[in-house]
Amino acid sequence: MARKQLDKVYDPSQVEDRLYHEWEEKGLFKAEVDPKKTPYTIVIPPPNITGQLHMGHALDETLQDILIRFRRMQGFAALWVPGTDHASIATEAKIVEAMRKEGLSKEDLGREGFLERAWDWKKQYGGRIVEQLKKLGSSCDWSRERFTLDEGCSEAVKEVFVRLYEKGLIYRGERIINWCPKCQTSISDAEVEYSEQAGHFWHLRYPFADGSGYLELATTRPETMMGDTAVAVHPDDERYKHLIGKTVILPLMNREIPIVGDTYVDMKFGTGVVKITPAHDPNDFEVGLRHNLPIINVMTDDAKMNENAGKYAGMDRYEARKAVVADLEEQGFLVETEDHSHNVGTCYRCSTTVEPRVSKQWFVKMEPLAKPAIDAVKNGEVKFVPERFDKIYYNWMENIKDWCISRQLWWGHRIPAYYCDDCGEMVVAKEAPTVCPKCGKSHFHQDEDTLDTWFSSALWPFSTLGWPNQTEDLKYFYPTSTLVTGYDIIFFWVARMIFSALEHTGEVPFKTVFFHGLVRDAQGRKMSKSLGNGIDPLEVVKEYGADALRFTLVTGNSPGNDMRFSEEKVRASRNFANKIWNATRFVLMNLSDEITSIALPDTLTVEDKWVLTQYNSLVKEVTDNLEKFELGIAVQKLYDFIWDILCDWYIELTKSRLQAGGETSLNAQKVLAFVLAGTMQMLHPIMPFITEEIWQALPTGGGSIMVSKWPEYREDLNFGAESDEFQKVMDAIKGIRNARAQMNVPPSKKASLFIETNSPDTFKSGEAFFQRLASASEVNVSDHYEMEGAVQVVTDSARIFIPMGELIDREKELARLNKEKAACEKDIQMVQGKLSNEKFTAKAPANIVEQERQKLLKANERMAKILESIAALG
RNA sequence: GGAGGCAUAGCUCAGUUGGUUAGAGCGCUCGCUUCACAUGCGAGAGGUCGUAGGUUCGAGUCCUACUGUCUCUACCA
Repeated sequence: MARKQLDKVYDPSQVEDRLYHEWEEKGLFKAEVDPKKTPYTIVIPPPNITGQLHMGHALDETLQDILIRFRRMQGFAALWVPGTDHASIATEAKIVEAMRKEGLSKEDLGREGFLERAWDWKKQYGGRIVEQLKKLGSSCDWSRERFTLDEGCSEAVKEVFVRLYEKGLIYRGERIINWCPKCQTSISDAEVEYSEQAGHFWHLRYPFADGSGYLELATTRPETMMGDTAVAVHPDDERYKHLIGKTVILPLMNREIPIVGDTYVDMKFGTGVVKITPAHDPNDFEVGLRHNLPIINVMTDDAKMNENAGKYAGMDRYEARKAVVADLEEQGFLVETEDHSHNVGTCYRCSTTVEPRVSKQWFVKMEPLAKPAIDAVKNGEVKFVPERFDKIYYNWMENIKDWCISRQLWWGHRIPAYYCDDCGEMVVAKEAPTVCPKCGKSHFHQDEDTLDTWFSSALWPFSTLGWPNQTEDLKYFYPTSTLVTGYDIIFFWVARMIFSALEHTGEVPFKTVFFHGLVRDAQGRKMSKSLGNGIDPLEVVKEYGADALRFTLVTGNSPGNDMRFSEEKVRASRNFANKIWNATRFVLMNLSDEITSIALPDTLTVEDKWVLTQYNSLVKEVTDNLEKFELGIAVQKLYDFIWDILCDWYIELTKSRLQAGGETSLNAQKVLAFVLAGTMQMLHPIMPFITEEIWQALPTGGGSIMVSKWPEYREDLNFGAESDEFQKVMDAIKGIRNARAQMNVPPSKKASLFIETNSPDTFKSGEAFFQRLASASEVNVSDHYEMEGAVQVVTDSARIFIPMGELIDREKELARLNKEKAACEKDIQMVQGKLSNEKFTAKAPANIVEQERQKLLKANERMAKILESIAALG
């Protein structure tokens, strides 16, 4: 049979889509519940349906695919559950925006109409991101694809809500929450992003009601003063404590408000007096609760002043700020205006400044849930990689506040709470009740709010596997093995999955969380739409191939660290793919039809043993590294082995044997095929396409590399001593090349070699290598040569004479040898220094001391040869 | 205010439990169209591993302080 002819340059576009379809058709992504196997499960961090695949996804998916493919080849029942997130606030914002362009509002369509439109949107765009994932080579089990708003996930959400409510862990109440005036919904604390903004500090006078003077205080938000219901001072503050209980007149509003004493006030800051606006500041709200202060909301949903704001009603909050300041100044209440920069909370979706306000919302009581979730990480049931994220997690969980889960949105899981139209009684249940338990009537309306999108994401590891039903999948694949995600969503998502899983399934959701960093641009900036510095992974795939992109994303990457992405790096990866391709071409064009399977020959040459020893330790190390999530290190080792050891050395070494033909050639072919096939298997998780293409071109039996058996370390392939012996030949070749390069001798100019050595057999057997790799015309080996006027190359095990006649410049040669002598002297000094240190010989481990002794021995031998060579120069 | 990361070659970064003379890619210099590959081959230059101490026979690696830098987090009105 004729071997497949490969093109000179690897073209991923000819390969990738074809192979992906082939894998899909053969059902290779599909995981089966198999009691004979150990499950290995990853659930995808579901991308938003509105989303476009960006570099962050590409990194995330690549890492997951590497782990899944690796474990699949190791024989695990490897399941990667894919899916998407409905992303309530982000999606709704996009749809509303699209509608606005058509002159439509949500209210125009009504809830039903809006949802219809939203589902259309999902149909149109939800599939897009899935197609993009496929371009990367993601080996997800698409038959198990899920969506956070699908029937099963919705079932899980309702079940969880009702359970938590019945346990008293979900409650509804008037609390101060973060309100986004643009998205027109509450958002959780985690969804607020703080940014430093320049503002002002307005110093104001609030006069005492009895006319005996005034209190001076400062505020950054004068427009909220219409909602002031007190002024607070520290109860221990000598300046003010006698005033507690008196009242002041709220300027502009002419309302009498009390002076209260509260330890929240920092005596050292400002004047030590704080105006209290319980409806619009989280701290003031707390103070208000402690002192039973009235709560006066002065703003509307879209952050305009409301009727409680008197003459400012109808103004936008910033407009009102100006007007209030102007009035205060005019009426003499403004003492001074100071520049002040402060942290302003903004909405993580639309960056609008959020408005803290009091409103009736649903909350999850966090303390009882947080505790077991902290313990699970502390006792190692959930392991973070790298470990440092433990601290960040503890810090958040230990200071966690109740989670506001209701959103004033339509796109999402509607809260399963029903109110009796007649008596107002509330019933929380998975299905709408038919009869009111209080009044017996039967008309209900459901709560208008939906749930925070993260409420459903928190259930993702088990809701996707069928929970609350005890499905076969759930029993077999849960808890999942590894969660791969960016450290930026540790609070939003990772923490919430942990406490949700523990509460509802009694188990951790995953055993390990493998965190990666952000992908930044070449200058180290965050890739963002507004900067326009984002690189589209799909463009990269198109131009360089998915393998090159994947390789780029893992190479030199270490867990939890940000990385820079540049096209330059992709080009290097593409070159690597091409290198592999050409190594394969070389093997295939030399591979005889007689070889029909991958198997080592019965007799191995010394260079075979050398390469197999290297290969064998590569197997061990790469496996170890992958198991420890050291993907960057594993990739580096594969790269070095393939490029340096396999291509630059071993392939070159086989050339003379391949030309010799017969048994000699066949044996070399077998070793080449064996090493190449094994290396492709180990590289497959990282570069799935090219490795599959190569695998199928090799006599591997016709199956897919995806489901081939991962290489294992073999004691019988460890030829330590013989491998070391071959190293002597390599050292000599390098030394000769070095000397020739220094003299600018082109490879075309061949020269005789006279090798003086105590290992004559080793060097004699390397004759062909010296000819091919060190430009030797003939090779002579002996235990002694007397020769003048020759270039002399000294290695640990040999002294090589190269008679080059007129090319030799005695002075230069002398300088070169003296330089080597100096370097060798330095070595000897250093090693001797160590060995003469009694503390070292006494305390260092025996093998280290022995190592140093060997080093000294070699260096001394080497020195003797160098001295002889210098003497020979005359 | 609290916490954490990072600091290694001109640039971007690796460096696993402390153990040879600290590595790679890109860039640079010299030579090479050698029958897999110029997306290549051979050779080379380039580093007091941020600073100062400490632990250790031995520190890029562990500890302390400092400097620079980035990030997260927090209620300073």
